[in-house]
Amino acid sequence: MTKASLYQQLKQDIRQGIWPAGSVLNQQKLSEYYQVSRIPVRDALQQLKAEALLVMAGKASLMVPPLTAIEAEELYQIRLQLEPMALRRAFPQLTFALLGQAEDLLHRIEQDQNLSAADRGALNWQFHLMLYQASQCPHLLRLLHSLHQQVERYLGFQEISLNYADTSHMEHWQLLELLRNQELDAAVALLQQHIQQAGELLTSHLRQQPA
Amino acid sequence: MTKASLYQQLKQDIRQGIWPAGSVLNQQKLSEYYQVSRIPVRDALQQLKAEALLVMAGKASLMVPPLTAIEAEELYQIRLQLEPMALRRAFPQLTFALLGQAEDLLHRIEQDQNLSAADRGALNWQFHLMLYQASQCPHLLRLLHSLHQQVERYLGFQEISLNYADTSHMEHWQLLELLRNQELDAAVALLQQHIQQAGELLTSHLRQQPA
DNA sequence: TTAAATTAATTTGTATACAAATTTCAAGTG
DNA sequence: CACTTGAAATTTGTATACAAATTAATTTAA
Repeated sequence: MTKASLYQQLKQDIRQGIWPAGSVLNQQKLSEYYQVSRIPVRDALQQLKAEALLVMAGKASLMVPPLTAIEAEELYQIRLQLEPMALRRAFPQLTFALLGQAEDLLHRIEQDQNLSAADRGALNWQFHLMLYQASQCPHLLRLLHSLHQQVERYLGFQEISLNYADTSHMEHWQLLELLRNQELDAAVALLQQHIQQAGELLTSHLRQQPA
Repeated sequence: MTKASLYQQLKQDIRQGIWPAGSVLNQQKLSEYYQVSRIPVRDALQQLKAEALLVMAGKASLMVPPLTAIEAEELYQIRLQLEPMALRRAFPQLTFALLGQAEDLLHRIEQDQNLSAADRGALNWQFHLMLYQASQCPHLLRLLHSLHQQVERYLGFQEISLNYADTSHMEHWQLLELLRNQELDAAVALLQQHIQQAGELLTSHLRQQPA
């Protein structure tokens, strides 16, 4: 367990619910669990705190943030502002090679039958990222990456992905088609609808079964 | 020099050019300079890295990011997307008390004659923040705070603030007036123009005298 | 019984020492 | 002279030990 991978591992374990929302993490517990000293644990915690994947609980202790409908809605609203911007700025630099790579990802999602909700979520994000990366906007990409990590914590609900997976996947194909035809405005409109729809599905689900 | 303040101090010292853009920071140098061991230095560096106030330079070393017109433009574009959203979401919760506090800040800017560019920048941001805070959007406010810290590094140029200070200040008063009159759309339009103008002034200056 | 205050327990923060990695620089090779 | 190669120097990463702070528990007083 090296330093960078401890950060990755801890992040993954938070996503996967090993350290559930609302739980308080302490350095000793984590250092025993991961079989390292507290120093690399501190480094990882510090980074996760700065990314808001952990929040202060009291004066000195860190907590896995609770999942709330209000915050989910906020995260999707922010995505709704930034992702269209990313797509617009990426568009002039989009190549057929890149669109082809994006298409490959969609094929992989279709072919791999038994994907976990997490795996499908990761591939979906890679698809979006493939398009946005052409924007060459380091800060925007960093923010979107961070937002996506936040959102990922909310996507453990099987019900949501089952309901939405097909619609979402189809929209990805449509998005690709519009971009191939250079119909940027239509692509952006579809993307906005895509994000809004996903956000509404999630928040309505959270309001029904809070956490 | 306690832990939290080391982070604050280091951040301030980066802003003020003690560790100039492009310079590589190493832990030992910093621990000697600030008279602490490397552990709290590491904590501060880790946090600053996560906020992109430091970036990797090579495999293991950290650098104060260079200032470029391209990145400045990107930062202002992101603000242009997010700040109107913050204002819109804040608007329903805005009170006369809050608007009054915002006004107090503008008065302070006028009255304090010999403010440094940095101080004026800080007060300007406090004014914006006063309005946005009513939005009650923790993630949005966190992102805006982070973006502002990025932008602050670019505002060391006296020429810019001297040119723009008056216009900017006047627009702040207009913004306040529009909000008092419940003219949200006009206020948002003014805010957008305000940000865009500031961004263009900065980037054009950077293109003339790169860094 | 509740609330405040004090003490004990736990937990975080920091320094030092050492291991592992990276970076630098000089020597060797084509 | 450019380009590898490899060792020396520097720098980062980690463990352990101890100090400082926070959190919890217990006592005391209203």
